[in-house]
Amino acid sequence: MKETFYITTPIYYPSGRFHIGTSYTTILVDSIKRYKKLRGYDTYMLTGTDEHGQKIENVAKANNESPKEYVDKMANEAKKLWKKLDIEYDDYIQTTEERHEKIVQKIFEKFLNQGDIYKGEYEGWYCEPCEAYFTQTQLVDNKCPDCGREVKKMKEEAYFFNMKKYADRLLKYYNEHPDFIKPKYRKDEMINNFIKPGLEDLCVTRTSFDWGIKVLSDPKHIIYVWLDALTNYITALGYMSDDETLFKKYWPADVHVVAKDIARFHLIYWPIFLMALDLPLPKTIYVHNFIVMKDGKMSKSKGNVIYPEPFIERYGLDAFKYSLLRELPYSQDGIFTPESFVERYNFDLCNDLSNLLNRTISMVNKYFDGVIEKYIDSDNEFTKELESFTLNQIDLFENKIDNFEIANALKEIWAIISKTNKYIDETEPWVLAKTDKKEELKSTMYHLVENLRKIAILIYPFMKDTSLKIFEQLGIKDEKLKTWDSIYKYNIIENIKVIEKGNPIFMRLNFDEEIAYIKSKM
RNA sequence: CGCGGGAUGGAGCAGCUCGGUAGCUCGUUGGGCUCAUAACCCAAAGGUCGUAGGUUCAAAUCCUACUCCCGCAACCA
Repeated sequence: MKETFYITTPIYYPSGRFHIGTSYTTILVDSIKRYKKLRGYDTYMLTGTDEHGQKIENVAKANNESPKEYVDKMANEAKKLWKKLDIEYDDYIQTTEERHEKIVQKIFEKFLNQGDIYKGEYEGWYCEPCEAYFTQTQLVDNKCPDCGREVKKMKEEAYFFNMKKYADRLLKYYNEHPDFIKPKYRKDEMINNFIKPGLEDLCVTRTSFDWGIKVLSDPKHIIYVWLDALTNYITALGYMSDDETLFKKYWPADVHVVAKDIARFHLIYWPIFLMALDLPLPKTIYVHNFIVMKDGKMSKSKGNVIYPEPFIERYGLDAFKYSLLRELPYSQDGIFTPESFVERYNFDLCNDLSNLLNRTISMVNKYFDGVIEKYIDSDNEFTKELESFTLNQIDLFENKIDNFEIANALKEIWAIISKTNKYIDETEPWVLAKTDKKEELKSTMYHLVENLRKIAILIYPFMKDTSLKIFEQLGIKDEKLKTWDSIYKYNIIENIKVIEKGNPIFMRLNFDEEIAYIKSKM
């Protein structure tokens, strides 16, 4: 039986239009999933929307819709966007679906019965017009951060989850499972900020609004955000339902990917909930950072929010995906600017990748009527070095991606592309042609085609269309030449004929024109 | 003493775990090549690696103090 690989995005909160940040997370997850699938895993990817809460209730009201109408509409928007981004998710969960709500209620009762949840009083700063509570630190000048009006200190009856009880177990788990949290420094952040000073119990219900899942045994309370939202990762698999097949097959998750703003909830509360349910914990939670603009965090007031659609429409999906995945470093925020996008497009995609394919196709046609016969043993030192360099890069790539360092993994691929471009200058095919060194020339052509084949396999999880175009132009039809296993071999191409005249897969952009265009869309 | 991250040639970053001639992409300058898209390849200029101390034969890398920037600071996706 195949090894399984279960990967999730967070469920997004649909209080507004989906921007580039959520797209990034989803593209990242989709890419990792495709990579694992290519490596032979039985993969399962979950995404969805977190649809309860005060904010949704308010936004729906402002739109003259019922909350359910509103969230269904937004879920559709998300699905449309994921389709545009060619996201291959296996399930989409909405927290307003019955399959989720029923189980959350059951889980709540279970926690209540086993004494993990107790009734207490919630106290906070309440803004009457917004009908929402805020903490002291959220307040701006002691006023409501949303509307700027006065807030009142209010108390209400509420249920709490006893986090303290699990703090030691969590800490122990962290220490015994070094791969549980990536990057590692997030773990220290959690320990120093929250666990060491003493975990506070988490308020898990509210009575101040209606849009949420009712507590079965006390229906004037609704279950508040995190207990509702986080459990989606297991309710979607049918946990506690009549059919637990998927749950048994895929849980525990191999990786939850989340952005840093919700790290705490995933790194502390979620593991504790799972401990309380006596379930195994996910193997890894990967916390990525933000895409920021040159002038700081994206925000509507700054007018620097970027949406994915204009990029996909004008430049194609693969270019957009490449630039996002490439731009965000492993443990830092990544700066995304129109300039950096166009530069990546021109340098990495046109000059390096597309041009390598183009010049290779052209030479194979010119020198051998487009035919590559078979591998020729060559003792050319440049050829030997190309082979060993490439195989080593593949190894580096695999290590990086297994550690979720996508940007670095892409860099390893591009190092192969550069090396292959350099190989052409080193072997000087035009000289070989003039001096009638046919065998040497054949060997060079073979290696160019072969390296492009490897490159096409490597980029397949991230840039499917581009990968397929490369195979097509190279005339590689045999599926066996497109598998990951075939990537380590250097002598398996036989008798292929490249396309006679290949169109460049990426064309250079005019820098100033495109910068102006992108800015007009922001 | 709240916590974490960052400070490296004009720009953006890697290197720091396990000290030993400072690396990558882009830009600039000069050259090469002609298979290709004013592309590709080579070379040069440009950095006392935030500041001040310390450890060491040797520090961007370890230790101490400090400065500046960014984010988080508990129920906020």
